[in-house]
Amino acid sequence: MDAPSPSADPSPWMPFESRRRARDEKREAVLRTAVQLFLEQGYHRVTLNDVAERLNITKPALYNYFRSKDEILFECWALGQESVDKLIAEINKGGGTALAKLRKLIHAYAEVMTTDYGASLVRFDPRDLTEANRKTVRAAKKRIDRTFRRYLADGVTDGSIKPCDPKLAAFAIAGSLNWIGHWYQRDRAWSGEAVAGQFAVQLTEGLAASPARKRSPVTSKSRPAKGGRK
Amino acid sequence: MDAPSPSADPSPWMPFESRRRARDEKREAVLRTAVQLFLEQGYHRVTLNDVAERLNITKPALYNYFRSKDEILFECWALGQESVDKLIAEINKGGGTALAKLRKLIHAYAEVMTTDYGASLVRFDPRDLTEANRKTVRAAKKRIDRTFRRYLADGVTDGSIKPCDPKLAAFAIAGSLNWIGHWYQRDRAWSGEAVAGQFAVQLTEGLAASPARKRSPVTSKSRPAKGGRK
Amino acid sequence: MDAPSPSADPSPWMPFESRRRARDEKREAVLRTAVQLFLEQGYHRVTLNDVAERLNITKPALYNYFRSKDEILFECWALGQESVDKLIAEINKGGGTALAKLRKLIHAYAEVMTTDYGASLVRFDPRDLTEANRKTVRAAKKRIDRTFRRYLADGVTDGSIKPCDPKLAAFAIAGSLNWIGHWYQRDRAWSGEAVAGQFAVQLTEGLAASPARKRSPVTSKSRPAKGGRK
Amino acid sequence: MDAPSPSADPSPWMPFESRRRARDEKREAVLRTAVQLFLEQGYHRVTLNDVAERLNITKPALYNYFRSKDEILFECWALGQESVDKLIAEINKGGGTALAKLRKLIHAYAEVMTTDYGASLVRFDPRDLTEANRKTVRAAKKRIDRTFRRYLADGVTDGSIKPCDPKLAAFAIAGSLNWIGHWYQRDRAWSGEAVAGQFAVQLTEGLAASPARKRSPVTSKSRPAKGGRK
DNA sequence: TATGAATGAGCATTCATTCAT
DNA sequence: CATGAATGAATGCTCATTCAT
Repeated sequence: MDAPSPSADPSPWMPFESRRRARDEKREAVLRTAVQLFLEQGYHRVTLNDVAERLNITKPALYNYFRSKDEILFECWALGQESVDKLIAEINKGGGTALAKLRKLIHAYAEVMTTDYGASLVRFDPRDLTEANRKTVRAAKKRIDRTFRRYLADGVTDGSIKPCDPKLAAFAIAGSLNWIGHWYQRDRAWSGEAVAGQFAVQLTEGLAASPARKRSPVTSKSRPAKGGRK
Repeated sequence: MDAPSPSADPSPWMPFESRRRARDEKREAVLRTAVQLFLEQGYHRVTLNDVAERLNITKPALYNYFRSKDEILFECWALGQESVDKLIAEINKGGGTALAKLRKLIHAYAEVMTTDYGASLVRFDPRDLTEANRKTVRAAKKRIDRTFRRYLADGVTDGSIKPCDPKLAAFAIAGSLNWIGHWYQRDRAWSGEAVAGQFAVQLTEGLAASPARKRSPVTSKSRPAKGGRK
Repeated sequence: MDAPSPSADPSPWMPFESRRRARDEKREAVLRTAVQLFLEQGYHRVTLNDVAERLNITKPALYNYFRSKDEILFECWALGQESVDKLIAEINKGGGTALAKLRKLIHAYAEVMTTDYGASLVRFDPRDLTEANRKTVRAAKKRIDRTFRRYLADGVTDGSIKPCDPKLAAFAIAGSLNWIGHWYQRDRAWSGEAVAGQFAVQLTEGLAASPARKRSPVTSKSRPAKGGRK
Repeated sequence: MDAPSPSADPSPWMPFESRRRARDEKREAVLRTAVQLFLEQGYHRVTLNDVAERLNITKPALYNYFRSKDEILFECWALGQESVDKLIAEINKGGGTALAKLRKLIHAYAEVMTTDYGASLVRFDPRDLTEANRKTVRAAKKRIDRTFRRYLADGVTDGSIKPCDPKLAAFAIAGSLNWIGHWYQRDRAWSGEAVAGQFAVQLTEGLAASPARKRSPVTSKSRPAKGGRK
């Protein structure tokens, strides 16, 4: 790793490939440390010295991997966003009613929110980014929002969801989920999976169009064996 | 309410204007300006100069009314909290089932969230405050949280609300509501009242114990042993 | 009531008290308070607010009596200097050998040093004054210094004092005396008079021209009229 | 010694000069500059900018070597104190009568007082330091004071010094010496060594117990019951 | 005479960023 | 690659002083 141990320092001229890998690993280590500190103390209260110190390197060394503090912030955010994008893509690929998809989305999104990178999606302030990156963030947020709204609208159309205002409903659901990123850090009474399961049920309970459906497909899906507290 | 338009919100220091207003009015004017700027740009990006400039005074003049920047922040927060405390007190005084109370709480709280001071309750970072004030904030947040949970637990007891984990349900509801403070600023498609009305319905839709339904599929899943108030 | 001894040093602005006192009395009260604070905390750490507060008035009110903070400082100094000037004049008017005069000077000067205004002569920094006042201070210091040197030189001439470098001897004596202004505040084991008596003896012990004289006529003469121990 | 002339005291940051000097040298250079400025103009009138400017660096660069302005002040003081501690240790190690030791102490101490760091011992105001450092200063001052008193008391015991109140005598001697720190800066008519020599003689002239004299007129006057240490 | 309010000037300190080594 | 050193820009806060009332 980045430890200065002499034995771990075989040759300054490692093969190109492994050097690149080492570099990426260090980049990740920086992000891991940074995201933790940013969440713990808040972006503005964390100095690059704090980050460097925790990594046993010096401040300017960080500039080998990132061009600026806000780029670090952005990359943290990007890692979280990546998870969300992947998860949306996956759900979109899959089948099921709009309600089923929504449940999956809620479940997966909630779980992301219990991770550091996930929390950074809602805990970081885009105004700390450059205009360019801020635009990227805005676009991504819009994407997520549209996904929620689409599922809701589709659900109303395909009859799996009771008529409602998709925009407001999306806000309500997203709000519940995003809020996880704020309270989960300090209150780890449940596993991320458990929270996700609960929210998937709870947030869609009021949405399901009752008359048409007897069985709830999600119930059987919510992996009770895995993260459940038994 | 506090319209963002500067012309609609004249500073008591408007040059060549009556400077005779009461001290408290000026204090309030500072807070009004500060809360707007803090929400617009974020506490750390707003300098006291920015605040002063918008009020047509100079930076040190602010120190006639507040002892420090973080005290301004705290007072903004306190005004929002005051609204919430009042609203909770009122609802507690009134009657009705726990579900009815919860609906009222959601409605009123949602509406507060659409105001500047209300939004500051969830948009400001308590870590920017002194330890003493931070403690006050923490206590207040706890108070709100407990109120939500109590209504939920009481509802389960009095039969107006379906069995659920009050803690998680409270998080879900509070999340939806708190999130309003984040998106409402930029998206004023609805009036605060309209949002409140919608949320009051939507967030309780899934909670109401429908007398028709005897078995609740969720019940078996909601860990009755863990977080339940018994 | 933050005043150390309100009854002993009553402010002429004591609320609900007669506010009709003469202007000069108030001026003096300001100086009395100021000199205490300046000595206690140091000129730069004392704000005019501190001074005003202790007098139960407001900061700008001070400007009715003084034009600036450094003028207050200067006036404090001036009061001390006045004492010294008077005392020198008196001694000069009197008779006796140079050694006798020197003893009188030491005695009187030492006693002044144990007072607040006296201490301000050596505890205040002339660089805090305006150039004009600083010049006055410099002149006065020179005057004092010359007096010491003259007595010493005269003593060498008239045979009452052993040959010595008057300049250095003056520095030595003045140093001992001035230093009183630094330690006496905190260490009031002796009365000012007692200190003065001791120093008058001690500082001249090594100076008296021993061979010519068996008994020291000054000893019995030392201040028969003034601060005598009776 | 440390001449004020800039050419005689080159900054390690002299532009286009060797910047290779060791960190400690730079630290010292800061202190050298700072102590001069502090003595010249007074601590409160010297800004860190002034210090930095004279060193051809910028203000924040100072923070590479010191954590705060008052730390610089303290380190200046500490260097002076170090000299004094060393000198006391040396004298304590040596032999001789108490009077001889006292003379050595006076001589050495006087010489220290003619240096910048020495003068800072008596010209700087401990109230400008943090509480922790202030405590250190107080302790050191006490140490010096006790040394003077001890030599005096021992001298009285071993017969080398005439009976006297050690506390007051110590004050008188220390006052003369400390005062050097105030006047020597501006009046360099003598070398430090010359001053020291003169003072060593002058200040002990009156103390030596002349074997010829049996009765000491002072004895009856010096209240042996009051301040005496035994 | 006294004051509340305001201000201008100043200062220590922080920190992201750069650069020579 | 890594670092020690340096910096520019910024910012919160203080305080003597002024002024309208």
